[in-house]
Amino acid sequence: MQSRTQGTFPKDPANTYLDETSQELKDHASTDEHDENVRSCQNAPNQIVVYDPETSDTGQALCVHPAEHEPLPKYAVSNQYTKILPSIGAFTVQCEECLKWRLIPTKEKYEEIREYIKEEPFVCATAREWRPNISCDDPTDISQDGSRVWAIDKPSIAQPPTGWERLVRLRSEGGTRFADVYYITPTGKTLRSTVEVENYLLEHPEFIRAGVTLSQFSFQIPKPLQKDYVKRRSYKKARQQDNAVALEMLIPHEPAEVSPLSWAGPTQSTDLPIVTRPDGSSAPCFEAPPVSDLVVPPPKKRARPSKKYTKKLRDEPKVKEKPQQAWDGANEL
DNA sequence: GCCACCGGTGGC
DNA sequence: GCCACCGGTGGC
Repeated sequence: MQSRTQGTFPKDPANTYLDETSQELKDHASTDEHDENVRSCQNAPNQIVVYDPETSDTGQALCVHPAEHEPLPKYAVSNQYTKILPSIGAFTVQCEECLKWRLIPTKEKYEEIREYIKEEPFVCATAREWRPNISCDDPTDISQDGSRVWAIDKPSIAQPPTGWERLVRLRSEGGTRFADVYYITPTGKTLRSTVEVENYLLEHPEFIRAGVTLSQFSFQIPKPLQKDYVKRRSYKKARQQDNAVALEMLIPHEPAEVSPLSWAGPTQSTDLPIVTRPDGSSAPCFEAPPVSDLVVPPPKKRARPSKKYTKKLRDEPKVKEKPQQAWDGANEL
């Protein structure tokens, strides 16, 4: 069983960003640095960034009291595997008004904000739910300083059904994919695709009766801002991708259209603590994301079933046009 | 034997 | 070209 690591802040004394009063940030960052931090965020409106606490074994507390905020995490170690993998370190959202980043205390709160961010844009005042005194006048909680991997998350992803958990697992750098999304059922089963969710629900109609629908599931993964995080498939494709990225960087989209979320994890495949002032010589250093990178297409309605599963489902009640029809409907996005 | 992680690719 | 999907497999 995988560890449930997301949702609370880990302990990491090396981090200097997460601090309710921001005093620590002030102590560690010069005015110039802070200004730079703010500037770097101003190119990335309305994002959510995530960090993953690997030390949390419960991680399910809903709102962490402000006083319980812990420093940002160091690199996480992947469960029982000896191989060290990146993992989400924290959750943060960008204020629509001041463009500063505000850390979100739990994954659950983050998922709630993410689901409705288009309808209810995040502002610093929103964070008063867990930080009563926060305002746009406070320094940013975190900045894109090159010490972490940043990735764009998708907006409007439904919160998982009650009792279910949505896991995002980062893959190691240089792989063919950036991350995987899994859903953990209330019974502990791991589902890794819409098809598997579909079949699980067919096999467990009690969830359907309880109102669980396919529209509550999304396997969309965030995109890393570090564009070479994922291995290219071929030289030709790599060139094509480079061109595409460059083009996007040169043609920003309208910020008004942007309501993306983003997510960050550490950059290095080590268990080194997060460096708040990287010299940039060894670790990849990231600039502020181009505005265009923050434009996230609306989530696809659903994945198409594979032929294999479609065939398998033929023995089930015929649902050719909309295989999920049995339980889909009211919650259709 | 289990399963987390990864690569490959069919299909859009 | 992208990505949803799933089979393979190495570490445990």
